[in-house]
Amino acid sequence: MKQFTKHNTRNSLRRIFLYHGLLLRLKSMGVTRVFSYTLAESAGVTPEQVRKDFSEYCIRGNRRGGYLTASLLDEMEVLFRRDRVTNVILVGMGNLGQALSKYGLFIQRGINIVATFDIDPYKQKSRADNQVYSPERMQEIIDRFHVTVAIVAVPDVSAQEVCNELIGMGIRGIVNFAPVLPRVPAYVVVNNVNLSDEIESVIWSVSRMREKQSLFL
Amino acid sequence: MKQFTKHNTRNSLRRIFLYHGLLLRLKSMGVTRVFSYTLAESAGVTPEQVRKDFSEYCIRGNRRGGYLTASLLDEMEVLFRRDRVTNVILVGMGNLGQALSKYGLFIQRGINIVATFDIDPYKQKSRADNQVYSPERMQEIIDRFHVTVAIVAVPDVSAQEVCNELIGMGIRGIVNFAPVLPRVPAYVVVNNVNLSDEIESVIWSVSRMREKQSLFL
DNA sequence: GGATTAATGTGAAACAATTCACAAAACATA
DNA sequence: TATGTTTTGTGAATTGTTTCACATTAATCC
Ligand SMILES: NC(=O)c1ccc[n+]([C@@H]2O[C@H](COP(=O)([O-])OP(=O)(O)OC[C@H]3O[C@@H](n4cnc5c(N)ncnc54)[C@H](O)[C@@H]3O)[C@@H](O)[C@H]2O)c1
Ligand SMILES: NC(=O)c1ccc[n+]([C@@H]2O[C@H](COP(=O)([O-])OP(=O)(O)OC[C@H]3O[C@@H](n4cnc5c(N)ncnc54)[C@H](O)[C@@H]3O)[C@@H](O)[C@H]2O)c1
Repeated sequence: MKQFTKHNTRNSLRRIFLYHGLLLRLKSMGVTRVFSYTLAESAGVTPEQVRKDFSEYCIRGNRRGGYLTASLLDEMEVLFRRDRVTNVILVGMGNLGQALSKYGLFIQRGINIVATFDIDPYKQKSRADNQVYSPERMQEIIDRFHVTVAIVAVPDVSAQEVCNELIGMGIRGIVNFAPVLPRVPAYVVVNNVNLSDEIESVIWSVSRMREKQSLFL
Repeated sequence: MKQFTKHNTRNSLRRIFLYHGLLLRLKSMGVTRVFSYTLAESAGVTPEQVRKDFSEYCIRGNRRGGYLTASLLDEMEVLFRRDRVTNVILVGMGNLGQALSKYGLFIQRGINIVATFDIDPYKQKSRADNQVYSPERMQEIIDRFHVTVAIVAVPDVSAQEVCNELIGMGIRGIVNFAPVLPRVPAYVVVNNVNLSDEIESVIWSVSRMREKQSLFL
């Protein structure tokens, strides 16, 4: 088991995933060799940052030669268990849940949505591409596919309850799209994604920028 | 125009939006008064952090009395131009675009999607609830509704091109869902949301946690 | 092979964010 | 009005992150 030298930070982890995505694209474009400044450029950070991040996860290149795209990807994928696909489940097949479940490129990133759930019987209709289960079958499916990560796309009022149930059934990681922060035990990882906030913060930054600008007119 | 005392940080801005969302919920639950520790609890941060954040944006409460939910919300909404609704457009009506366009609660957060666009003529069919325009009409609609912010939900290969066009038409803020970082001039704000990364980082944190745990077994 | 060049890798320095600690204010109570 | 209590607001200390500066390494070119 590889040991990381230092306490790896939340930020550097985020960026590692960013680099990974960029590398996949670069590879598909036929780029065989990258340099810290290549990645830095596409990722919008400094070259030092890229190297420091790699360093933190014990990923190393060739001095002078940069990094070979393919072997860098290999190394990252082994390191991050991306060498095999991870089964996840998705709870809440409303607007957002359906969009996520139809997204074809998750599998390229090693994310396999093995089953989706909804309490609404109307949504549980089975079509060839898209079987939506009743939550009653959740435990069975979690066990069968060794699922440890779930995506939660239910309304805010149900989110805490759904998270509690999932954790009781063995889920240890949750990506939560409801605009509440679920309370969970310390051994469970939660990532809250709030799309309204993402949009609002841009709106606000733009209006701030305009104000500042108007001072110079 | 209110001046902020210090260089406000990216993180504190994020949290301010988080607090705002939480406050809306608290208010709707009939809570009239909150304390820094109330918010801290729901936001998963320390009370000092909440107060520091407020302090940074010149939001103040009553010593001993905490904050009145309603007036705190008022203050935040005025401060963040949330007192009026902002018109935004949405480009790319695929899986994700459709989910976003159907989301009914954006308007509660002052986000009004005034028009959606797609190059696919099949998606441009007009239904009562959901008119999808051809990109040809973008300039006209941006001008008519004074739109400065756009949501981009097109495939990665089109994202840069779409961003360029939008900026040329006067857009100054972009929420980008494509897994690429568009290159934009300094006067344009971009917020990149990468849903694959969000899921992957949870998968990885869970697998790391399990490894660490297994050392103790 | 030695000099030159172009990259990485990383400790040290600078900067940023968070937590601590406590003074200042507001309210309640007598 | 004095006293005690509660909670805010914030400078100072701490902790975390990024940038800088340069030693180190590998390839290339006389
Ligand atoms: N759609 C968006 O663009 C968007 C934007 C911002 C935030 N969100 C948030 O994401 C979440 C999902 O959004 P949406 O638009 O898909 O909502 P939605 O109402 O369309 O879908 C929610 C689904 O969850 C199901 N559900 C409710 N309780 C459940 C339970 N206990 N177990 C299983 N399924 C349950 C419902 O039947 C419904 O199908 C919400 O919390 C919403 O606030 C969505
Ligand atoms: N759906 C998801 O859950 C999900 C998850 C992660 C990332 N993403 C990313 O979000 C983006 C959208 O995802 P999606 O699943 O909705 O994709 P999609 O392919 O379903 O939809 C993309 C839409 O954009 C339209 N389009 C293409 N070029 C255009 C242009 N120049 N102008 C206007 N419209 C154009 C297409 O006609 C299509 O309707 C993609 O970049 C995708 O990688 C989506």
